[in-house]
Amino acid sequence: MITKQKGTYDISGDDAKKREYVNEIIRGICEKYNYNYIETPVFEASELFHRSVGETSDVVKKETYDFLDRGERNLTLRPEGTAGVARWFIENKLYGNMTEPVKVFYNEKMYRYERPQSGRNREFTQFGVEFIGSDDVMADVDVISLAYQTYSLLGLDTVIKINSLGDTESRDNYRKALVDYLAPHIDELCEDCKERLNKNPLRVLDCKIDGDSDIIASAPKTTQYLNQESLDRYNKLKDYLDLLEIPYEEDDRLVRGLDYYNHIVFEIYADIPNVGHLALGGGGRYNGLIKKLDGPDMPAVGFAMGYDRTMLAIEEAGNNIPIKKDIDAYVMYVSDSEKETAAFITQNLRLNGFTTETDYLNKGLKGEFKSADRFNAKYLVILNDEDLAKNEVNVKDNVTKEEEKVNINDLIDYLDMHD
RNA sequence: GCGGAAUUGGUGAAGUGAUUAACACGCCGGAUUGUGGCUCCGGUAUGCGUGGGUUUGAUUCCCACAUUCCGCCCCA
Repeated sequence: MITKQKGTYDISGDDAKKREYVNEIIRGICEKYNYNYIETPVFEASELFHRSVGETSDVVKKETYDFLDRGERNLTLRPEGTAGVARWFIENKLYGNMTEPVKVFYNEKMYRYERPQSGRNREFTQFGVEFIGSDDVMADVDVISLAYQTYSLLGLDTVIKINSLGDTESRDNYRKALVDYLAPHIDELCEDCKERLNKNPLRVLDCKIDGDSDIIASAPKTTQYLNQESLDRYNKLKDYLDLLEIPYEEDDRLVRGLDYYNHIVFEIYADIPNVGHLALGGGGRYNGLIKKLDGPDMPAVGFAMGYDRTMLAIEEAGNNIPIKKDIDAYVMYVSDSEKETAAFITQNLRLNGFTTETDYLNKGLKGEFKSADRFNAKYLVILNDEDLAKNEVNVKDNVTKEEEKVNINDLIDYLDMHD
């Protein structure tokens, strides 16, 4: 038997219906905020991700699906959505005649070669938005507001953690200060953190073991190293969030894994029973990225939501996603002549807006009743030759069990009236 | 990349080195020959993740692999 590949999954049945519902929420809110839907390719030149996400990040070093195609091209399945959008923006020279910022959203499959575990797979979905062409805090607010309202519409109570990494100068100064501070304490750190100090010092702040230690608590803060411009911008963001009544927590230890972020970064958390404090998404400003990819110096900000873990959160929080499980009508027949009429009536009901099923297995009446119940049919349309001779069918309300004979030509009107 | 646990039918599962692999749900058939849902009766794994090995004999023991779940790294 051929089994599915590690870290992939099929989505069907109720799960698929729930996703359709969530997709509609996403589509609806993006429409209100005026973000346009975009699809970019699943695979891109490997170099795109290496340059954007950062050569040193583990996402690129050991988590990408890289392969050579038959033309010997180095390709990579996208591990995140921003790089593809940036490439699209640059390749189509959208900066050439930009009278308005470019606002797009995607909701697509991403791929990372990771060991699957709770809320994490190799193939996963991210919903995200990118706002390109404004360096104003108004744009940051736009993105954070959309993110917050999306979770809110999904019935999740979230907290937004925000921080500022500052511009490149601030960020570099901070990184240096942190390493200088931690180096003398290296023996007091956990094994993992000793490693992190070399590879990715900012992540020491996130350590589960040392995170609460005095050493980390009194470590330098990102905000202490912001230059005036960066600080002003950060304060302005908080003013706007207050104004819009979007709850947030400042977290000066919040740093993000991908290299391209600067200034505002944020992550969105929810407290989920049985799971704990779960990060559902995050984002930030990435002013240098488009230039780094051979485009113009173009400011941008974005957000991405981990779709699968958001579904998990909705599930665990006990939120009910409405699923349409019932059908409007089930057409029942036995004889061949009834069957022909059944085919006709079934099509006719469908074309008039009724979700309709019928029997495809020649079950006989008893089995058809069972099927109708399985489908949760509201009405049973029961045919028999005797009534058909008079151009009539039996319509049985499957809740009240009341049954009436209805002329075939009046069937649609009859169901409309009772609907 | 590292570590731990698991894998029995459509589903939930019990179980054993050797006669027909419990039980329950579901499904199918019948009692009820074209108006069901209750009840009763009967049927429903030539098989115990896949491939090897040990053995007179393996679903049970051993090895490898696959997938799932949990944790680490990493990320979100």
